Amino acid sequence: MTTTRERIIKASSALFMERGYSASGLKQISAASEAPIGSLYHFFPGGKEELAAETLRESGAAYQSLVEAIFDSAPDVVTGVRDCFEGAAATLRATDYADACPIATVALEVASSDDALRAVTAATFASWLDSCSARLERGGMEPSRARTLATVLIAALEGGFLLSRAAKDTTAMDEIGAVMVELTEAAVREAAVRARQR
Amino acid sequence: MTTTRERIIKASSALFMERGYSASGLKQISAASEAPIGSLYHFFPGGKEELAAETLRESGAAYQSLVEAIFDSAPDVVTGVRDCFEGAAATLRATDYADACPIATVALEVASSDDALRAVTAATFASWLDSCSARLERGGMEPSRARTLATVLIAALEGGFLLSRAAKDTTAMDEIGAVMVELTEAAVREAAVRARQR
DNA sequence: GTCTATAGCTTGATAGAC
DNA sequence: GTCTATCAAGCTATAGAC
Repeated sequence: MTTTRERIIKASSALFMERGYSASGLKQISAASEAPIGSLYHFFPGGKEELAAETLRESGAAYQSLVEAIFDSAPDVVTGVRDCFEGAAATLRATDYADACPIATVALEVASSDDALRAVTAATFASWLDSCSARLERGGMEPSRARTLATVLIAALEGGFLLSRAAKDTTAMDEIGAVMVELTEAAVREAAVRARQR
Repeated sequence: MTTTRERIIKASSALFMERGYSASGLKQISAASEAPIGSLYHFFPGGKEELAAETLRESGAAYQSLVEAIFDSAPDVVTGVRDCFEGAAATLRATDYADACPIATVALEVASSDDALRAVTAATFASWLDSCSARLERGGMEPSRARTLATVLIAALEGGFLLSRAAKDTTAMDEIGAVMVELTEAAVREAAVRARQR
């Protein structure tokens, strides 16, 4: 059973992903979630900004869980990276390029104009970075190397979403994913050499 | 001497970069450019969408020229890549994280909701890709390899803008730039080996 | 070409019945 | 908690004087 609150978050997440923060009106969110405006203000007394903050937090965490599930069901980190990029490309194609990063559009919109929401996006990206970094370390990489590679992987995924959505074509995401797989392979090899020397 | 039209484009470019398309009202653009609303509709009879299309085209081309100038004044492609990422990070810090990619925010906003503007962003990214790819080929890379690396470099730069603006910290851009330099070095080495074998 | 006034609509937010 | 009616303010766009 889905609560009214859940429907509101889900609807605003979908709209934020598709058109961003400013273009998503509360009336549209109300209509899409089949919840009256009053309920919206009941659950989020702080209005649009509070709703957005909560949506960013929850959809960011949900996306992290999704990617972790894909990554963790792979036999090794290289396969995990490949599966994540291939999954992102497949999802783009399957949803007519609507289903991408749940927070990137809003993050760019608010970065210079709404510091409270900017901080929420920063915290979400930091959490993704920790999660990705920890998984690369499990693959044998040194912590600082894992962190740098994780930063590159997330940036590349975001850049891939941007280029592929603009082009309505996943060629960019496909090529970026292939290079990220190579990069991860090289880091794993390097880690193995280090381990042998120890 | 700057024309009214130029001032309008410049003002809307700055606002689009900072807050995106939907949050930038024509009144704000009018005020920032010190041009009355009437002039706005005189130069762009198609209204906000036409102004946005022209702004994306011109600011996208200007940014391409800027990056080309940095890249072309470097002694080799590896240094060129390094200079571009370091320049992007320095500009972010110098402008309090406002001056980043002139089209990315709008590109994400309109990707699923305004096909005319989406096509303009796609064409701009395609032009950047051609420009970057041609320069990597000059460094000796095979065309298909150059194209893939160019795609990764642009995506990484965009991802770096996103993460660094959200964090108000260029650590992400710095680390991403360093990895892109390594990646370019490897591609140059590979190209040199290929050339020797020929 | 420049500028002002305003129409017509949509927005975020609130009040109050139920 | 749910829902509707409504407000003030903002928006894009247009008309028309100069």
